[in-house]
Amino acid sequence: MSVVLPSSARRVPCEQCPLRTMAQFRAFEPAELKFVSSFKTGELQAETGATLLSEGAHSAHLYTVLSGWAFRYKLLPDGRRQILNYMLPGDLVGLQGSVIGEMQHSVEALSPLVLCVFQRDRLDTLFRNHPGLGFDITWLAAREERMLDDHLLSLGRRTAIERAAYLLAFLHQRAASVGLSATSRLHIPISQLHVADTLGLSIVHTNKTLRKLAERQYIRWLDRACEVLDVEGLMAVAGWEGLPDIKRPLI
Amino acid sequence: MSVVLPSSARRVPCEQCPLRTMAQFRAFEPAELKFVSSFKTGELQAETGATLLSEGAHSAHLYTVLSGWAFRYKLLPDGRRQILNYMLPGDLVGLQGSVIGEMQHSVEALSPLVLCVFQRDRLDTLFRNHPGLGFDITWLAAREERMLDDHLLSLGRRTAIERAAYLLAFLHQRAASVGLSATSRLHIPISQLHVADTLGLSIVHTNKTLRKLAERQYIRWLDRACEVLDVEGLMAVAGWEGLPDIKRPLI
DNA sequence: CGAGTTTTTGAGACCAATCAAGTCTCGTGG
DNA sequence: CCACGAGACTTGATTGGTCTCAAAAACTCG
Repeated sequence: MSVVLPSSARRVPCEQCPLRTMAQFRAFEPAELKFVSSFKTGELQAETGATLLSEGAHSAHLYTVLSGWAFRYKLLPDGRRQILNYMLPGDLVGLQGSVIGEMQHSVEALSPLVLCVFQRDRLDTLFRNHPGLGFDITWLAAREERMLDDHLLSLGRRTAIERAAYLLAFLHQRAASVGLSATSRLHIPISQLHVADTLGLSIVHTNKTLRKLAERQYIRWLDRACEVLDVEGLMAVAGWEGLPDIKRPLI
Repeated sequence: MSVVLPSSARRVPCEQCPLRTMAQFRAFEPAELKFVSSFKTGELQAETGATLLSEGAHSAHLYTVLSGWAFRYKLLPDGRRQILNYMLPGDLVGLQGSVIGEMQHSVEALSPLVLCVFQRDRLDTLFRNHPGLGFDITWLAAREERMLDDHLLSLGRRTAIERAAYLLAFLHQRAASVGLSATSRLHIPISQLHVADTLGLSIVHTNKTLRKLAERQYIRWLDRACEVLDVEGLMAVAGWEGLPDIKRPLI
């Protein structure tokens, strides 16, 4: 298993953050931006497959994804794995650990990853001096809760093909919302094993299910990646409305 | 479908809140307590089966459960229902709606319910003037996220009997932690249909699964209620460690 | 008492898991 | 340059867990 690289020198100043200019994100007060800039202590790079945070660890850090994909998961004692959600640029990583204490899930990089590193012990200063940012963190926690609600609905009440369609439409939409489709054709960097462990299905059945979606021309499966050809089609199969298009905060 | 009763006169002053004396909850600064007291505008009583909040509604309120049980759920377009989580005394209700805007799930009372009603539009004042309380709300959101993570693991990777054992152990522990077992024998006020819609199983298979747990003397099923006889046994079946025993905030 | 839930049980169908190979690609080392 | 092993994806056969259909029994409430 590959390891996280040591924290490298700071590269991107918050004032010139490439994410902050995107329409998707809420504008900041100058004072807030200045604080966030001081809140950030550096950047961390991780390669594909690196474990960023481990279940049970206490020394959790707080990060925001600057670029790349990651996912978080839990294991059962006998090794069965459940992927809980995915992280894309602009998403907070490690909030549960920072707020409550112990991490109860692990986080792994799905692609080369760059993270902004924050000083967890200054979180109280953030809440004290910048209530707007405190509210933003709550907002992001509520957003995560919503995504989990959707996943729960999917695992509990959707059939295999509906679940698969939902997941791929969901990931496609999230990626598109942070501009990942603008540059080139959007490829979701997951293997079928990731899909299986997200949907609660076996790898074999996942393969047969994805195959059906591919036959209908909704997706195309590449090696360790998925290309969505018809989001509308996927959403129709899943009976999913899509994510609400709301401006969101970026810490 | 029964309806929520009109907001009644205030009964319990926050300074004499029966929950606040429990060891489970974190102590408050006097100033915080005073603010919360002014933040609370009254109480709301709901009868069993009443819908407190509806998916899609914008005029969501913010509540804390004072006594009783509730649950939140989502529906698929064709009516399939997934129960997402349960609410017990001390739990916030309607945070997603208050923070983000639109509710994307509904909330229904499982038993006669008393709620503290808060002024949603003073939430920003709370964050501005009482950063500790702002942090507490984030803490509670992170806690909910954790519970959802556990449920997701359950739906995705546990077998039917493991899921059932996990759910009942989980609910038993939560109820015990807010003192519901102290008075009398603890009865979880849910029907097998609720269990089915929580576990993502059919009602028929749920019945057969619960029957197995009852045969092993882990639970006893009463009419529309479950009595847990052996939590340890349930936890062993589920391979579940139990909830961490941490002091938590009470808004 | 009668109507409507809730719980129970059985039978058959179907969806998804497991078992078992087999192909491809890629990277490594002889 | 080729042999080899590890991952990732495919495919078919078989098994088994869960669903649906159907109906009845138990219980609640008005």
